[in-house]
Amino acid sequence: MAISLKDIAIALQVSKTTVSWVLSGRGDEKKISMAMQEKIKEYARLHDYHPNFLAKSLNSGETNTVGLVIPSIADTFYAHIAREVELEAEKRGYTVTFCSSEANPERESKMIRMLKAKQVDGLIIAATEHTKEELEILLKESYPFVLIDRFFPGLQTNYVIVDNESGIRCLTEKIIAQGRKKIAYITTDTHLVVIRKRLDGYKNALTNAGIPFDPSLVVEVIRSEYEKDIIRKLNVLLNRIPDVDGFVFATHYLAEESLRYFYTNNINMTERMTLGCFHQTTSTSILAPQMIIVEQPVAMIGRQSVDILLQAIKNKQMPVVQQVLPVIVN
Amino acid sequence: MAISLKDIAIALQVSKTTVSWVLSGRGDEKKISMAMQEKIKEYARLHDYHPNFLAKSLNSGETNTVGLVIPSIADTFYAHIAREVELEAEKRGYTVTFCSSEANPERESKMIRMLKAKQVDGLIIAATEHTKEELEILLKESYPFVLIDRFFPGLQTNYVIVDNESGIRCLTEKIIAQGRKKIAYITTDTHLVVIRKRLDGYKNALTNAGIPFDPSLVVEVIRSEYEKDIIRKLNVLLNRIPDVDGFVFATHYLAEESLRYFYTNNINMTERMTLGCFHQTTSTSILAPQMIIVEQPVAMIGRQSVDILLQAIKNKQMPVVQQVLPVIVN
DNA sequence: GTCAATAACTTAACCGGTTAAGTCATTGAG
DNA sequence: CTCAATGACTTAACCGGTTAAGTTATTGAC
Repeated sequence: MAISLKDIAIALQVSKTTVSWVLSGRGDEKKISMAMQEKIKEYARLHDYHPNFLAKSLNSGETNTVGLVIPSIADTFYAHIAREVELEAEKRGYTVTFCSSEANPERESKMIRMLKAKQVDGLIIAATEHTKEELEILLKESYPFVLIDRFFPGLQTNYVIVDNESGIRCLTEKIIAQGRKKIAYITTDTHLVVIRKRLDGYKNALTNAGIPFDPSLVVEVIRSEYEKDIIRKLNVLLNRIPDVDGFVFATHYLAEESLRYFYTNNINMTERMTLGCFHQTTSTSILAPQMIIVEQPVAMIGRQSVDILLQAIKNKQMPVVQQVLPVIVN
Repeated sequence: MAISLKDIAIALQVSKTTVSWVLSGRGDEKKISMAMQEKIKEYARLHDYHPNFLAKSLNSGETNTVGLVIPSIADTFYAHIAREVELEAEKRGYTVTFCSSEANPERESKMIRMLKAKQVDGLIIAATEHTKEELEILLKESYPFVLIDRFFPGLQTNYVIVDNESGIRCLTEKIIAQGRKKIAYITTDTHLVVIRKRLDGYKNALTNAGIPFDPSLVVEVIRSEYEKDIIRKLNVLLNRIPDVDGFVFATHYLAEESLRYFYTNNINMTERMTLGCFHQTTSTSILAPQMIIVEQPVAMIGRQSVDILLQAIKNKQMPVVQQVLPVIVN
């Protein structure tokens, strides 16, 4: 159905080269006569010719595509990141191919390999916990990639993350400033460095304020069944320490489910306690507008990661860029 | 960096053909000696050979990629659809390339053209209002595609949509069954057929119940600035008709912003009125668990659209498949 | 001992573009 | 009038695979 360059060449009895030059806008440069140029362009227009990017990519070695690997596109945070990445990439003439790892390391490896086979020019990856090996391979091959949201301290890779420690620290300090003393910390059982950093922020804020750290105020929710587990553990927490007066949520989905719990059980969040969360969603903004939020610069993360990646693509020897973006707490 | 089939052939002093046969698993069929097969596979393993999909696609004419064009990946509904599409496509051996049209018809056309240039095997499109022409071109070219969520009555295309009329009708009937009489209908100014169908559902429910349709209960929010506009218009509505006792929201984002408005202005939603919404989000499920929901079979939409698309890809002469999936109201 | 069948490969063309290196007729400077 | 420069193309190779159509050497049936 679709017409090829060769078809035009045959139809007009000229060489493929001439057609290629004219249709790629190098007709004048290559001194093709105006008459010939017009003839070719006219034929192309009439028969609705569009170059085949596969063929182009095959010999340029560039697909103008970047791969984005995230835990799940269904998660608002990553969906927003994806959007920013797409917008920025598009501005720079790139397309994005998304893959959701569903937080499964094998799936993630598979997706990375497949994206490489499809010859994407580079990768932006929000890695799961156990992908170190795959990333090491990428490094060895000097395949351009940028980590976002998470990073691995042992690996010299490009990354764009946010300042997790200071985010949660400032947030906790604000809660303390409101006179709260028994501040619970709700987190997950993932062993990502960034999640540990958040806990550090919480502890540091307490230390700075001279409040002793109480491990029983820390709730570690099982990630894989967080909706159910958080209910159990919040029940336990509120029974054991009924006078909790603050909550710090390490992630937005923990905040959402906690708010659901509070709302369902008629626990007045506004007066009894101060809430704080890393990252805001529509739900938390509606249901707990007073909640203190660590705002992640989502647009910046998207833009910067694309920017760094494209630089790395242009210059394979580029020294690693490691960006820790500031967060706004309010 | 990456090794090619040709490199292996040269290194082992054999023809590209032999290597190709062995590495694509047709060594036995093509009677290549075991010794040779082992030698080639060993070399490939050692040098970490992975076939270049561009080259494969170029002569097979198949990229095993489908394009997904949606208004915005940042919208939870489409993000969830995207996820289901990706999962189903992956099961069938396909990858998905997403593009957000940002509800801009020119952008959408551009994305469709670009996906075609990248030789995706087919498209799944949640079209914006004014894309009819681009779709007509696809039809003319018999390029495989499936519309989702929206469709165009004038075009004989594949589509997978849900039963919008009956969804809103049942929902409205349930609200009426709770004794509500002054039921507001909140919608947007888009002229999509599916949105009109929802209004029909509302009207039909009223008619069936013998309640006269009151146009002043219908609020048409300006889509492009809905966050602000909905506040203005809800204010007007509640002033003019203070005894409104029901709300039907045509879309989830309208419900979310309305709930924000109600919550901010301390309007008791539970006793004063019954709420109903087309599609649920995390926010609405937390903040208004009692709200009656038209549940869209998101997973089914994703799966069916992929299924139909792959069929259409295999058989270009396939008669159009038009699916109206049932919704569950509860 | 001959000849067809078969095992084990190779050659070359193709997919749809790009590009370095020709070719040939025309122009114009000396 | 000659020869180099230039205009206007063409040839052929290449990107990295696949595949139809050979090509040998060996086997074995008669």
